[in-house]
Amino acid sequence: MDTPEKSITQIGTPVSKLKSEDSPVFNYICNLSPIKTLKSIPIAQTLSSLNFTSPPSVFTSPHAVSHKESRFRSQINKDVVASVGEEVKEEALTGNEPSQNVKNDFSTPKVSNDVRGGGNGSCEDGGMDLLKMCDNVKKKSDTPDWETLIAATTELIYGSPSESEAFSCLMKRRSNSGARVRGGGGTKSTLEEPVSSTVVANNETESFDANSILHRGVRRRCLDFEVPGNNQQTLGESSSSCVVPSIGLHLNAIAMSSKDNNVANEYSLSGNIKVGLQSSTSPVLHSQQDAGQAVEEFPISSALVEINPISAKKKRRKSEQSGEGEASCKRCNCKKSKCLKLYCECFAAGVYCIEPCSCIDCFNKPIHEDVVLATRKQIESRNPLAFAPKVIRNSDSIIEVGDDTSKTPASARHKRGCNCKKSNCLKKYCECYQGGVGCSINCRCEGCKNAFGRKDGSLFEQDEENEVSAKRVTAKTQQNVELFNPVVPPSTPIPFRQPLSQLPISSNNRLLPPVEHFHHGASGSSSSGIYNIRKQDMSMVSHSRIEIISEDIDDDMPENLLNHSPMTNMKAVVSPNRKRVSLPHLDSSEETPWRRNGGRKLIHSIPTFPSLTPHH
DNA sequence: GAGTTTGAAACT
DNA sequence: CAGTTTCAAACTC
Repeated sequence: MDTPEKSITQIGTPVSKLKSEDSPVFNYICNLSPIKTLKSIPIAQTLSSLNFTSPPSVFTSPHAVSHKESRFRSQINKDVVASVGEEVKEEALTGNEPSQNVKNDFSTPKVSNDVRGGGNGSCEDGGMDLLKMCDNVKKKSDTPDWETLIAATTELIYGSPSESEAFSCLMKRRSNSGARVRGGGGTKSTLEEPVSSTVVANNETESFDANSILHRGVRRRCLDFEVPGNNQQTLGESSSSCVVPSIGLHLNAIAMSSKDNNVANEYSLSGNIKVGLQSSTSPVLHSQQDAGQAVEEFPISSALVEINPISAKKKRRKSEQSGEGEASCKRCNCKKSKCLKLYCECFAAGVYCIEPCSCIDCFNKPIHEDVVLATRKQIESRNPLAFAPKVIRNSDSIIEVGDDTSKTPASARHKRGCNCKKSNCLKKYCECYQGGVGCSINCRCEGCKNAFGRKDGSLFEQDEENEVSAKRVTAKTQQNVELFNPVVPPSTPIPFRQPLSQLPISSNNRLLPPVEHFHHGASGSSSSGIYNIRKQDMSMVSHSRIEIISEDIDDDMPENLLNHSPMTNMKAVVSPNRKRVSLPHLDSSEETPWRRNGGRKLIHSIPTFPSLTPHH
């Protein structure tokens, strides 16, 4: 990433002050803006602290994804600034106040780190002011600079005037709704870094992150395209939101960001992006229906849930009972592991524990970043793949699970294979089953009857299926299946790095089920968390699975994402015609599920923390 | 909600 | 590597 310092410097540094103070524009702005100069300094500090403070290594995934994104942002920032900012820099940036405002403005659209940093408190005002200023400028002043600047910036980001306009509207809405902009949200920072405790603390407030917006803007197209219907989900409201998907960092980071806003959402699901904004922005925007749908389809990251801790808990419980929630959050319930072992779903997924968790003596928190990282390293030293997605696509899989992939319906397989003795691989005790993938030769299971594919390689043939279905696919089984969906990893996180274009768009729109599940982001560690899930071609579809590119994981996808909820898979599988992809949704969910399989929940999908060690 | 079951993770 | 223990999720009642 570009050194954040630079950006900070730009933002925070009074460098421009000298000039700006003299500038008429500056004066004008000062008059308009309620913001006091005093804030600037603190803000800068905040930013630096928030954004640049040592990124939690844990979350910072070694994966390129984060970097990519960050780079991307930086680039955007630079570009924007360069192209648009010249004048602004001189005029706007100069004054402390103005500079802040300007920064915010830029950042918002651009996604600058500054914005995020600004987040704490200052951002709010700054963001709001900025918008207002823009309006004022347009109305009151003749200087076309602002307008141009803004327009250029937004357009640059969104790619089209219409979008930029939408963006502007969105911003306004936010401001109107009183949404607060939180600094914590640095997109990148957020993602990469474990959310700072401070940031987390702010959960309760709806945060609005300029960055998130930006992200959305950037990804938006994909998202929209992918998940048209989901856009409106409300993050905060959807229990499922848990999905946190955090990645890139920690899923939590995502979550944080999500809280912050939307970042999480975006990452987790492309579809969520909008939702995130809205939700985060203001519930008002979302209809409950939408929210509900969203929830079902896309589990929101727990992080998101955090936004409204109380409700989140309630939702969670409900969801848990209903099965729906599961997907949303990983909330762990660790009592002895301190959430520093793979037993802990959150830890395994590379996310920090958040409020919804019921863990005791939890160390998997940003404040214990060092411990988390150290532990993570230790675990990885023991098993480099410990945090790698558990479910991988065979063909690509870095780790070759087995040859059988071709044999089984699903291209994806559990990296290590299960060792089930009593569950017949028909319950979620089985990681393969939980991950929605068939057992492979790597499995040492006994009496395998995995609905997704048996160890012996027998596909789910219709006959078999029938048999199985007759035996297993009982109502309970179905329930289980449904439960799978929940996955949600988490967090999402996942998505962070996914190239927008690459986001799995499920044709269905859902794609993201995995994303949802991502519970982040699966492991994304944060990593990255970006999982590239893509639907394979129809051939894949035939299997009704989605391939997860494990390779990608390194780059982008949070494994979690990859793991989709088996549920979807289940459905597909269950159907007599397995080969046929019943719904796009299913497809997406199908194999990939990046869902969190965590312990019992497959976390696989989510690449948890950024793996410290190279996956291969 | 408490207790049991299960299998992964951790330990030896 | 194998056996055992620990752990927390999944499941059952």
